[in-house]
Parts: sequence; structure tokens; C-alpha cells
Amino acid sequence: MGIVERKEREKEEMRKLILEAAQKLFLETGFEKVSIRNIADAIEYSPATIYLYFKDKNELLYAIHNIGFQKMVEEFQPALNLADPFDRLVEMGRRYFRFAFENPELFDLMFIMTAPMDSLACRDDDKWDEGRTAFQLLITCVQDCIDAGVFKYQDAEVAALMIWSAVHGNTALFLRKRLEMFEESRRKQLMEDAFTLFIETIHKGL
Amino acid sequence: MGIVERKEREKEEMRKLILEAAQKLFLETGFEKVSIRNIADAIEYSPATIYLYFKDKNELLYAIHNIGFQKMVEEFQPALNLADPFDRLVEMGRRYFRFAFENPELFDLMFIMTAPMDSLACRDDDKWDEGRTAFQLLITCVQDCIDAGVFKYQDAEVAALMIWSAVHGNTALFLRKRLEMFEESRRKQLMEDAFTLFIETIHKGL
DNA sequence: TTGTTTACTAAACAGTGTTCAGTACATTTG
DNA sequence: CAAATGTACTGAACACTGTTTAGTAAACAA
Repeated sequence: MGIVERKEREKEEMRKLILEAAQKLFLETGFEKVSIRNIADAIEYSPATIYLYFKDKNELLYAIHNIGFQKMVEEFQPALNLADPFDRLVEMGRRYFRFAFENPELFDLMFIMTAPMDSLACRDDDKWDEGRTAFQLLITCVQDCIDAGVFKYQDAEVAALMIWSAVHGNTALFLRKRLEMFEESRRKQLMEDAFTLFIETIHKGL
Repeated sequence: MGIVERKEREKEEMRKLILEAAQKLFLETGFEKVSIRNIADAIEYSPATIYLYFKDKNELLYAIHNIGFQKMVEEFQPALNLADPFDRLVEMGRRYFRFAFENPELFDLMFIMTAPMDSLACRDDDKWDEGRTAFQLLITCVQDCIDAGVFKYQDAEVAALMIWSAVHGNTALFLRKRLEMFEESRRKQLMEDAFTLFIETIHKGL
């Protein structure tokens, strides 16, 4: 009686269909401008159908946020293989930037928008596992730096948070257009300089 | 013939009336949840009236974003009077945090939301003067630190951007609920520790 | 007392997320 | 096989949203 299994498979496929259409539309048009109706049109189903597979729009956004984390972890992989822990750290920073530049909508969803987090708040079972897992990569790297004597920090978690904040802040200010006071031509160079300066500072810093 | 002046005064008062009602509603309910109709109801006018004083919702948000900057600059004033430039820098950082904690909706509008910046994009006359002015305070302070020999940085602007990024990143990650993986009790302490570590790092750093 | 300008609004437009009663088909049961 | 049950889906509605426009009533100028 594989009938119930087939049904489950079909259900899974439908979820995937919705998710892929949604993702495509989002990355094309931006999250703010895509409606449930747009997604429904794209897959040629009624809007109500989507609600049979996702509780609400936030849950759909959360699902795509998850896809984003998968992608990001994949793109971080090469950095994690570098021998020197400090090189590893720097490369992780660079890849954080690059991911944001190349996937601004996805990055927004993962680290800036509130909507997907609102979905998390409704079901108290997990505490943003995706974020936790990704952040753990950074903590590990920082700990390696400490162990290798590059840093003299005591607490790898605190140091990791500081480093994440610095890199994220730069990215977020740019993505949310808070660096508009700099001429467009200088902007990217300025950001890179700020990042480089940060790296130099923590390297010599402590 | 003071009649035209009275009219202008009335127009200005009406703008103020709208702005104050809007601000009150926004700070009570959050920006996402307040509609033009809500504001209109609050001041007992029709929704269409608001469009006689503001081009669209983004412009209204931009006007409130401006009020936020006035408030922020006021709250920064005491920090700017400190004798030691590095103390000044640290105190500015602390006040950035505090402003964000005490006025999360306003902070969001000033540094995270896209809507008010979309308003800016439409009229190319100025390049976010409010942001530029506030950032200039930081640059000046960093330059003072360089002059006093606390920092050996070359470029005050780049250093200021790095510092702003670090402080802002921490704040933004918190406000947008990206530190949910830490238990609520630890969260604030962790943020303070990360800030302190950053301060120590740049102090000894270069 | 005209004519004109100004300030305002009712109503509509085109959209949004979401819900629910109802339908048509697949599956199970007698 | 036919009847009963279960499931997947949808049309249409609800209560909103930002925004525009035609029209009105009052204030002002001639």
C-alpha cells in the first residue's frame, strides 16, 4: 500500500513547486512586491491552495530563508578548508559580503527582514537553529584563532559576536541604503577599506 | 495683508498635526501596522487630506525619520562635551545603543527601514543630509582621536565607517531578532561584552 | 455680488493577506 | 460494482491597504 507514501511525495512536491516559484519571483522582483496571488498565478493554482501548504506568508518566507542558509553554508565551505585560522576568518568575512551583494534579497530575508522571524516566534520549539548553526561556524573559527595564539580573547562567543556585528553592520548599512551620503563610485571601495581596517585592527588588537 | 502668512502658518500647523499624530501612532503600534487611514482617523480628517501635505507614505515616514535625527543629535550632545576624545567616542557608541533600545521604532526608521530612503531616491536634490550630518560628528571625533595619538589610523572617514558598522551591526542584529539563539537573559550582557571587546580592540589595536 | 481660489472629502481603484463554504475527484468500505 | 468517506482544490468574500479624482463648500478677491 504505497498509496499514502505517494500522497506524501506529492505533497512534498507541491511544497517544492510553491517554494521554487516563490523564490524565483522574490529574487526577480523583491520580497516586498511579490504577493501570494502572484505566486499562485505563477504556478497556476488558486491563492487559497498555498495556505494548504504554508500557514501564512511569514512561514513561506521562513522556508525560503532556510534555503538561503543552505546556499550560504555551501558557499562558505571553501573558506572553512583554509589551513590558517585567521585566513579562514577573513575569507568568511569576505564571503559574507559577497553573499549579500550577490543575493541581496535572500540576505535581507535571512538577516534583516522581520517577517520570517515572526514565523519563528509563533512556534516556540526551536530558537532559530539555522542562525545558530551558521554562527557556530564563526565561533569555531574564532576559537581556532585563539588556540593558535592569533587572538588573546578569552571568550570565543563574545569575540565572534563582535566580529559578526562589524561585518554585518557594514553590509546592512549598505543594503538598506544608509551609505548614500558617499558618492556611488567611492562607496564600495570605502566599505572594503573599512573591512580591511577592521581585519587589521583585530589582528594586531589583542 | 497678513492673510497669506496666516495661511502658511495654518498649513505648517496642519503638517505638524499630522506628523505628531503619526509619530504617536507609530511609536505605540509600530510602523508596519499603522495606515494612512489610522492617522486620518486620529486627527479626524479624511485620508485624502494627508496627501495634500505629504506626497506619499514614504515622505511622511521620511519626515518622522528627520524628527528622529533631531532627537538623536540632542541626546548625543552631552557626549560631545567630554574632554578626552576616546571617552567621547565610547560614549557616542553607548548613546547609539541606548537610543536604539529606547526608541526602537524611530531607530528602525532612521537606519533600517527602506521606506524613508525610497522617498529620498525620488528627489535627487540631497543625499541624505541628516545621515551625513550625524556621521560627520563621528568622523570629527575619530579625527580628534587620531590627532590625540589614540589611533594611528590614516583615514578618519574609513575608521569612522568601521566603527559605525560595528556598533550598528550589533544593534541591528538585536532589533531584527537575529540574536534569538541566545537566551534572553544572556543576550543583553553578551551585546555589552561584544561592544566592550570592540572598544578594547580598537583602543589597543592601532 | 460676483468670480476664483483654497481646503477638504466621498467614493472609487487596484491591490493586499486570509478564510471558508462548496465542489470534484480519489480512495475506501459494504 | 455502488455508496460512503476523505482529500485537494477553488470562487468568492472579508477586511484591510495606499492612492487618485471628481466634486463641494467655504474663504477670499474683484
